[in-house]
Amino acid sequence: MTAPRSHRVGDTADRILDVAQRLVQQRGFNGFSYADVAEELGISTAALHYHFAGKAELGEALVARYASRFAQALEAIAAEPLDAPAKLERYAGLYADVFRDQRMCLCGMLAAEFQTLPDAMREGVLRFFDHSEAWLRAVLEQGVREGTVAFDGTAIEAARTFLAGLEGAMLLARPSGDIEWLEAASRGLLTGLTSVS
Amino acid sequence: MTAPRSHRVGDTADRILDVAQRLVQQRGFNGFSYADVAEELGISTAALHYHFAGKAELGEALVARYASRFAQALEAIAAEPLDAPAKLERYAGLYADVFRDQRMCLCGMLAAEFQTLPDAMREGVLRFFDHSEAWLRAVLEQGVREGTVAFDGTAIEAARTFLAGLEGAMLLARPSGDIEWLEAASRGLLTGLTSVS
DNA sequence: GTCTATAGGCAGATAGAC
DNA sequence: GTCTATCTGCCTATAGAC
Repeated sequence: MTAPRSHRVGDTADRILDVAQRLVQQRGFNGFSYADVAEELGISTAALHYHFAGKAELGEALVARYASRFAQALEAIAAEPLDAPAKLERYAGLYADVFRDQRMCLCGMLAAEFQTLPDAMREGVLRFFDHSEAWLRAVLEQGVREGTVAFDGTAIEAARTFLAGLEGAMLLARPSGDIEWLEAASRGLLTGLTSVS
Repeated sequence: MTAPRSHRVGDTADRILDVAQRLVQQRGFNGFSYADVAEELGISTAALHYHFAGKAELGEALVARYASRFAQALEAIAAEPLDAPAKLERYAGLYADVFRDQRMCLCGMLAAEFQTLPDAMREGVLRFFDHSEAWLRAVLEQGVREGTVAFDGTAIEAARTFLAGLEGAMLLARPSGDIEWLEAASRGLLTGLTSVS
């Protein structure tokens, strides 16, 4: 049901989002400009303003698209017949994929700049993390039922600890660029949730 | 041996660093300007340039002072007759103190913006995390000897997991401003290192 | 040490032609 | 949809007086 586009993969708005997303993930929302995006695409900044009224609207669209794609990936994992530890590993794998592209999680980056963001972007970032927490909590509760996962405190607290651990590992591993750094942290977080069995 | 200063606590350079540090911790290095600092202190931006040649030099000084103070705090904890879990709790308490001021760890914030930082700042940030890792590794090794701590993999990996978990928890808890969020994550990380006993 | 004044550049954004 | 041209404002930084 997607409209056919014989002449190019992705229209201009999509390509703007692609470039802007990479720049935000690598440099932050306050670390890139319309001129950066325009130059890379070989168009003018005025053309960008045609597709996105301002930087705030572009930012909103970035968060919305990122959250939507991430939610899709989580649904796909949830649908597979895996035990909880395997699902958590898959979840951590999503982060490793982003890291291999030498990027930070878009919303992790925006969390750092939270105080400087337009309201609509803030709300999108909060929704992203709420959704991730809810998904992880459900998986952890599955693990408790299966007997494959154990933790002190509530499932939502354990979900947040796991999520925070992954975001923090991306943050700290990126300067060194060492994927093994991130994967070791993923294993450590998982071990903390499973070694009690 | 500190020079006496009857007329004021902290000279101008110190007060510039105080304001700039808070702004970086709350808004990021790319999210504040010389004008912000000058206005808050009631001086001109030209006066700032007298004390710090440019924003890069100010940034360097910020990282150096922060790392020095943090190292002092770690030495104080190391000197106390505590078991490893208690030292880790104290370490986590340092992060809670920063968070209560509604700030991010300075170097955690700078890690997000790493790709946009001047070289000298990058090196300072890397040294900060290397030092933290080394300190945590030593505490974890103490814990293994005591039998109070256990983990899979190497001590340096466990140290990184713990550090990343705290930085990530600060990052994600700050939008909501909920200190309990951070403290729950601290407990969760500690439990992951001690529940195996 | 701090000021006023200002340079020079880049930011986000708009008008209007094509 | 994309362009050129331009606006306004903010940024870092400097010159030179006091």
